[in-house]
Amino acid sequence: MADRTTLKDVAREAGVHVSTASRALNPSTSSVVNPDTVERVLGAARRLGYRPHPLARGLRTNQTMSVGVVIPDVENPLFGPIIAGAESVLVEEGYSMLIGNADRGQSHAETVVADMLERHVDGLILATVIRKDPQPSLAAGHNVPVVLVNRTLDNDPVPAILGDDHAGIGLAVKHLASLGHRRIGHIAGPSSTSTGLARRDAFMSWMRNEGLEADPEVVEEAEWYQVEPGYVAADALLDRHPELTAIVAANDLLGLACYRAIRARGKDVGTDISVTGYNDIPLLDLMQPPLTAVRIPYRQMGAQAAATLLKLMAGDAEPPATIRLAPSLAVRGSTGSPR
Amino acid sequence: MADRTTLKDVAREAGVHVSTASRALNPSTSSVVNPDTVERVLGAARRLGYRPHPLARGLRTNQTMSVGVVIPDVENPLFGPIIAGAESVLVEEGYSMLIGNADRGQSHAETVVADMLERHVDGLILATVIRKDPQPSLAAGHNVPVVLVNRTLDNDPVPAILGDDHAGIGLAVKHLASLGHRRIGHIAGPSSTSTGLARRDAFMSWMRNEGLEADPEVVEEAEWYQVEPGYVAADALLDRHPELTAIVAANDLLGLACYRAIRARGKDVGTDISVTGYNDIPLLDLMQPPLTAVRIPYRQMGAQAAATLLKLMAGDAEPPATIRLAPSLAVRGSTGSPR
DNA sequence: TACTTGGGCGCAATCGTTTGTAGTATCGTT
DNA sequence: AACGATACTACAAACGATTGCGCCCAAGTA
Repeated sequence: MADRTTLKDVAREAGVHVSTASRALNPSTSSVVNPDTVERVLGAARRLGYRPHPLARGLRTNQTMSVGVVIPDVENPLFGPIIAGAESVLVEEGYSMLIGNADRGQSHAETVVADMLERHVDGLILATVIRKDPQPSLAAGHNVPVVLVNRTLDNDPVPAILGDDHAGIGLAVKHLASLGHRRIGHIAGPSSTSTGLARRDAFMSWMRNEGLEADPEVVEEAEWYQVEPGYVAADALLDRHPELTAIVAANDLLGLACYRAIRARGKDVGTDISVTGYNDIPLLDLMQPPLTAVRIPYRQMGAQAAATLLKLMAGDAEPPATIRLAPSLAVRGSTGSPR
Repeated sequence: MADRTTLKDVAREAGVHVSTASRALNPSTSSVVNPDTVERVLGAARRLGYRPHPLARGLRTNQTMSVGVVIPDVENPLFGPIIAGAESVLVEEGYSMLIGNADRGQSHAETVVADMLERHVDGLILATVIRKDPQPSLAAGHNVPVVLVNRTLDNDPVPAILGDDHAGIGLAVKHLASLGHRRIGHIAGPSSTSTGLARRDAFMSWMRNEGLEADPEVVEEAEWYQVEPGYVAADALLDRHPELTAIVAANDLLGLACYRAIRARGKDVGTDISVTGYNDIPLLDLMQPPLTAVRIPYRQMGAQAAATLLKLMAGDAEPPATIRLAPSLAVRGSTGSPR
């Protein structure tokens, strides 16, 4: 019921041809039609509550006014803010957001992207890429602009919005150093991810920068960004280096895993051994003790990605740049001066 | 580049008219065309990698093969699983998911819904309704089926997929009673939400059921489902009833808030006073002590909502039913026998 | 043989827009 | 008064599919 009012209705109401109505309604072509007529059409449109049919328009203009957002795992709290940030800017420009969940592995992610391309999304935001990934070129084949978020490719000229891992680790290391820590260890993320590598490198670099010993021995890699692998790594690290007074973890969960390893040795988190996390996921402030963590502006990251994508879709052929957003440090109870 | 192969191309390749090709490709009409021809067309389509243009199809059939999902706050970890669950079943049927974030208040939620209707979504999943809400009728005006999820209306015949609050609170109360607790309190959610009310009622009912005293005095309402209001409520409750040995909280954050109030009194969580949460959000197992919580199958909730919506969109005029999914209990360290 | 029946297919309209082109006033110019 | 230029506006063809209708031809019946 309540049959959609079409452009034809507006045209009839305004006493003009539908093509004239179309031009009058479109800001970029309304200059070619008589101002009085424009007024009349606009009035009619308003009176009838006219809304253009997105499908019809899309069919003609080859635009769907929608962008696809592909997420490796919707259930990861990290991606909520990214989605929210992107949505908030896309919605302003009249775009809708198709979200795809690629939680069934890498090949699944590719079919998700393929589906979206088939639906003629005008652009893509990918949070799923691994270091060598065919998806962006897949999209390029369809002339669909792509922006990467959170992770990036090894060396492809695809615009990406990332957290500044170097700066972030710097915040943690400098914070610990300023508290007086000199023996600091690192629980690294898996080296198959760009973040795992970058944070490890940053750690070494900042340690040297602070005049501290940067022995590769004080770094232990967790097999995955989860608590269990983190515990294994922390355990090994503390076995090898019982003299450590602080640990910089590449991820919040890895940081929390350190709690367990530290307590298993009868030591106290924050007083005997300080710990920092990375990402600042929710609820960290309710931990015992609350976990000091590097905070990434994920919401802003999503917004920035959307803004960049909008530019690309508008045809701005600016050189694809990688933007690194500045992190901050949420200081809490898990860090303190060494005994 | 790589110009999309259209139905016309397939028809030419197969040596038939485009209308015949269309019928051959469509399972529901392929019976009227010669099996040999169908085979030929299918072959041509496969060879050319034909994919129907969703916009063109939608324009003609008035279907977009997309459903809108409106969420009050994407950043709430609760909604990740709901989205994931819905997506997993929708994607099977070829539907895409448009997600809308209504984090700027109720009126914003309405414009989000309006936007989606304008885009001609084939159905809507709403997680945003308040007890009296105009959105469903708005959608009904456009003949768009709606399914509610997580929350429901006061008394409108709209299908809804909910957690079974009565059963959930029952799990918590029975668990505590079986541990030997007899003086149990309740931190209720705001009575402006359907869940706040339902859980409070369920608490009273189960207490009586267990033969325990169900004094309205042992219930304290938190102003909102957050830690701070929860702390205020827990504080008041423990002031009034220092004899309580257990607290059932209407929400995980309220449960965690109890930790603080309990410790502020020099007591110990899990031994002196047991606490249960509700929802089972991530990371609860890393708390000190880990929070025992009623677990809602949110992912299944999303999946169920999508399945119901699919039925409605298919025209199954089954009586709109409210489905309540059975919760379970994740028993952890925050509950134990009373001293 | 003529006539009906119906299976299989093509024709063309349609969905609601956008947009290239052609047409028609109106105006100023000579 | 006749002309071209200017400024609007209408016409119609797309976009890529679906679908009611009618045509054609082969098979079945009398």
